[in-house]
Amino acid sequence: MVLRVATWNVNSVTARVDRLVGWLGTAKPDVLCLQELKTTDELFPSDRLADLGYEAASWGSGRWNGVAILSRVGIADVRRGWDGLPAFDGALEARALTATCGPVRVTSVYVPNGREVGHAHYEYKLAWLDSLAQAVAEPARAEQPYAVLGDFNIAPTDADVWDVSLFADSTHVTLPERARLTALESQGLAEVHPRALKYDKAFTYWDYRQLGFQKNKGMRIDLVFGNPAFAAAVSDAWVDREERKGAGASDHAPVVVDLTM
DNA sequence: ATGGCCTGATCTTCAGGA
Repeated sequence: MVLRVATWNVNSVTARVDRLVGWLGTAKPDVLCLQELKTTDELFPSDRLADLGYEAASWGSGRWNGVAILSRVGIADVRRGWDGLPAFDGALEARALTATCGPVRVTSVYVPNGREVGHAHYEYKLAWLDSLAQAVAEPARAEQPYAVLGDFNIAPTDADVWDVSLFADSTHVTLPERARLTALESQGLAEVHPRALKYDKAFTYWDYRQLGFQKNKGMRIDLVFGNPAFAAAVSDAWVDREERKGAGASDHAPVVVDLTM
């Protein structure tokens, strides 16, 4: 069987619900991790997703953040965050949700942005990623296929931004951030590298401003890290840049991974 | 000319995004 797993930062599930429904109908993922819901669990559009055969678990908190997992192969053992999840300004944020969907276990993550190097939010981002590395230690070693996927707000290499010279001293490309991705690999996770469906870079984000998408001034910051059982099952992966086109698009495109198992 | 957008809430102005 082929199991299709995907991740997508929708930049408001409320504003994006029609596009989300349309994309589910054409891409037909079995499991979809969402980020930046920007709504509450009460207002999460569970009914419209149920009409399409998807069960959903969400952790929303209103205006900012929010993560969800959609599945049409069952959803169980849902967990919000993990022990030791850091808070920001004294509040735990809705940035990580884990669930078992059929044969796989997945964690949907929305890693803090960091705002500026040296900002308290940047230190929070690094601490948050340190706690993630601890949280994945056990599932990384498990027999069950496991992946952590979502918006990491980090470009793994200089080639993962359209022009690295514009990123001097800015977040998303710094050595401490990239070291946190290496730390995930040290725990036994391997990055799944998606194909680009156009051009040579598999960018996943393009700014709304300055015709970023049209000029392909993008970044690859939506990432997938799988344990050995997950990585061994990957038969294909790509960025669905078609979904970034047209009016009412999110500024991120979905990343799709096919598993043959 | 050194910008240009989008979202939801504090709601005609702002914070945050990356």
